Formats: sequence, structure tokens, C-alpha cells
Amino acid sequence: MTKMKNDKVCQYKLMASRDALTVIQGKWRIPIIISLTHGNKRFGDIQKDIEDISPKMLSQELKALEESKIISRKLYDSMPIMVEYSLTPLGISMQKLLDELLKWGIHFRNEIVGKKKTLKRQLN
Amino acid sequence: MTKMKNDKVCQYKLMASRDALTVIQGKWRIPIIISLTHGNKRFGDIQKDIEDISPKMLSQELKALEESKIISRKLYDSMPIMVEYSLTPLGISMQKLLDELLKWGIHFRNEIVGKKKTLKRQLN
DNA sequence: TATTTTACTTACCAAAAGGTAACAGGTATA
DNA sequence: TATACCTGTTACCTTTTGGTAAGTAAAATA
Repeated sequence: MTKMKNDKVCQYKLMASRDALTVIQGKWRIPIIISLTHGNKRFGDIQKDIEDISPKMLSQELKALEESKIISRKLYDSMPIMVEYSLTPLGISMQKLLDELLKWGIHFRNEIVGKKKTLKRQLN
Repeated sequence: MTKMKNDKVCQYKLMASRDALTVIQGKWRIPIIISLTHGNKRFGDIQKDIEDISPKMLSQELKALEESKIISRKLYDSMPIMVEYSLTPLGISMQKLLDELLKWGIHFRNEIVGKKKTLKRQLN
């Protein structure tokens, strides 16, 4: 990498960002992953975390994330059916990325959305 | 933050991620920002970096990024008109986020897209 | 005068993403 | 038998996003 020309590096970065974006793309996937970083959850739990997601979108995006090997689905054969979703190692490997996304989101909000200086402390 | 309940933290994170996502959303914004981390560029330069972007999308997304205060546009009154785009401090503040995105994109490609172990070294 | 360069814009269309509302299927409880 | 719970599914529609192709404007160059 050190010996690559500037524009080669740029091309390489553009490729990597595309790979990441295709998996992350859309309104709901990041929120779903964030919800699951707070513990394994059931369908209804995730719905409660992300208040305005519809069951259609939730099940659709859960399937997509499962196909990308970022989450896994476990079915428990209990009385009312129970399904537990959790992050795979690949999902867990997104932690730093998510942290930076959140930090920047907060920074952006402080700079642009509002000039409130509250809640400026780091996450975790 | 330390004293917040787990689900309050989750709600706060979800809000922050939404703020970030609305700015970053779409196929082209991250690539444009990455292109500009490699130096200030003109319209045509960015087009050369991102080979398959159309002038319509490029100008549309540049405008959006300008409105979000992530890039700035400078018009030089030269012979054939010249416009230079650059990152604002807010744009520069995305560096760590972009780095993590790239790292994860490479990791994802190595794990899933292909099992190639080449090009595993860190960026920069 | 005609062509080139740079930086776009416009009109039109197609595809993808997302929203709404109703329904389904299996089990358990009243 | 009827109702509720849980995890979805389905049909239908609207909105957003992105693509294509052609055109524009202003100045410089041939």
C-alpha cells in the first residue's frame, strides 16, 4: 500500500467502500445491527427498539443481513414460537465502524442540526 | 452516558446513526468524499476517479454534500471555467469513519466475497 | 466561423426502496 | 369456541433513487 500511487490507492478505497456499502445500504440495516449489539433479540424486541419499522421491512432486512452472514437466526420450538437473532463474528467485527458512525453522527448533530453542547461525552 | 439504562443508550445510538445515515445515504456520496480525501478536485477529476458516475448524479450529490456542509465549492474565473471541490472541516472529521468503513469493507471481502488473503495490510 | 473545453442541466424513464393494511398459521389460554 | 400471542407474509401502491441521452453556456482556440 505504501508504494501505491495516490490514484491507485483511491481506486482501491473506492472498491472497498462499495463492498461495505452494498451490505450496509438502506434505512434499516444499521439500526437493526445496532439494536443487536445490545444483546440478542427477538423479532418483537427489535420492533420495539426501532419504533417505526414495519414487520415487512424488518423481516426483509433480517433476511438480507442473514444472507450477508452478519446476523444469525435461531428458532426455539417453544409454546408461542420464539426466534432469536444475534450478531455473527462478522457482525461483531462492525463494532468499530459503528462506533465511529455514532461518534460522527453526534458530532454532525452538534455542528449542524443543533448547536446544543449537551450529550457531548463519548459513547461507552 | 455511563448511568443510562441499556435501552436508553440504544435509543440514543439509533438517533445518532440516523443523523449520520441521512447524510451518507446513497450510492455516490461516500465515494465522492473518499475521492476528495485524496486532494481537492475538479468536477472532471472526480468523474475520472468514479468511473461510472454520470454528470447528473455527480452534480446532484455534490450539491447535497455542499448543503450538508461536508464539501465546499470554489469557482475560479479562469479561461475555461474551473471549479474546485474540497472537504470542509466537517468533511475532514469523517476520516476515522471512512477508515473504519474501508477496513471493514476489505475484511468483508476477504471473509465473504473471496477468500483471497492478499491486500490484507492496513490502509495508510 | 467552427470546434473544443469545462461544468453542468434537462427531460424522460426504469428500478429499487419503502409504506400501509390486511391476513396467516400455529399454539395456548379463557 | 373464541381470543390473544408471536412471527411473519402478501398485495398493492407511492416515493426515492438512479440511469440515459441530449442539450446548454461561455470562452478560447484553430
